[in-house]
Amino acid sequence: MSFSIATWNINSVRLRMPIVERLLDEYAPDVLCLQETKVPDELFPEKAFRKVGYPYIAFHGQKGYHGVATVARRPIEVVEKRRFCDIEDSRHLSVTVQAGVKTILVHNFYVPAGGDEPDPEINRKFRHKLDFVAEMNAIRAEHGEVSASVLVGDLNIAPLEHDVWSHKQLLNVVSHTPVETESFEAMRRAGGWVDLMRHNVPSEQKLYTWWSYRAQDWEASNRGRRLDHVWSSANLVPSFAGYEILRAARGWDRPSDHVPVIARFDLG
DNA sequence: ATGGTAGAACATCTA
Repeated sequence: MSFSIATWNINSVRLRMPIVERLLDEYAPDVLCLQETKVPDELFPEKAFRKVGYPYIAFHGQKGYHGVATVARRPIEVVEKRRFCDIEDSRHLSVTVQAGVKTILVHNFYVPAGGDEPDPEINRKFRHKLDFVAEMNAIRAEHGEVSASVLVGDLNIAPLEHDVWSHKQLLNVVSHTPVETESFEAMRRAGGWVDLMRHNVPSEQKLYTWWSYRAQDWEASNRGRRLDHVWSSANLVPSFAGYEILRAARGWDRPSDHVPVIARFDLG
């Protein structure tokens, strides 16, 4: 059987419902993980999701900022809403879903952006980001005969040279500084996670999932970064059937600055 | 080196 999962930072789920519905209608992922929902749980637009065939909904939101939600066409069970760095921010949600013979544990993350100044001594937001990534070392790619793990989300770090439009020009820009990219890759490997978007993609190929709102013409300047990620436990790699970065969604009406990434698996 | 946009919520914070 086929299983697909999408991740998308939508920068306000309520404002973005029209294009979220477009994604679900055109691509029909089994599971959609959203970040920056910017809505408290009691105001989450559950009805709109139910109406378009996504009645299974889990959220971890708060007023105004951050917030993650995972919606699905088939049942999901909430496992955890983990708190990081002893701060009440809503930045994590894990659920399980059945896919073929396997139970998949799906982590949905929204890692702190980290502010502008890449010095943890001066900028508490950057300190928070580094601490958050360090704490993510505890999130392991649990797997067994009939279980596997997936970790998706806006991780706000572009780890490789060609995950940004200019490696040299972004070395001192938050999201691509060596202290971030090195601890990020170390954390990923320590957890046993496979970076599926780079699996079978040459390291010199540019990959972006985010284009700033501040560009006059995002498409012409194309100064993108790969901030959104899809990771899995190693035992899912043989079932991995490819993925798509929906670049066109950056040009949809009232877009998010991030685009969806959809990964597919063929599971027995 | 600077400033540019977007959203929540209604002054600023966050990104």
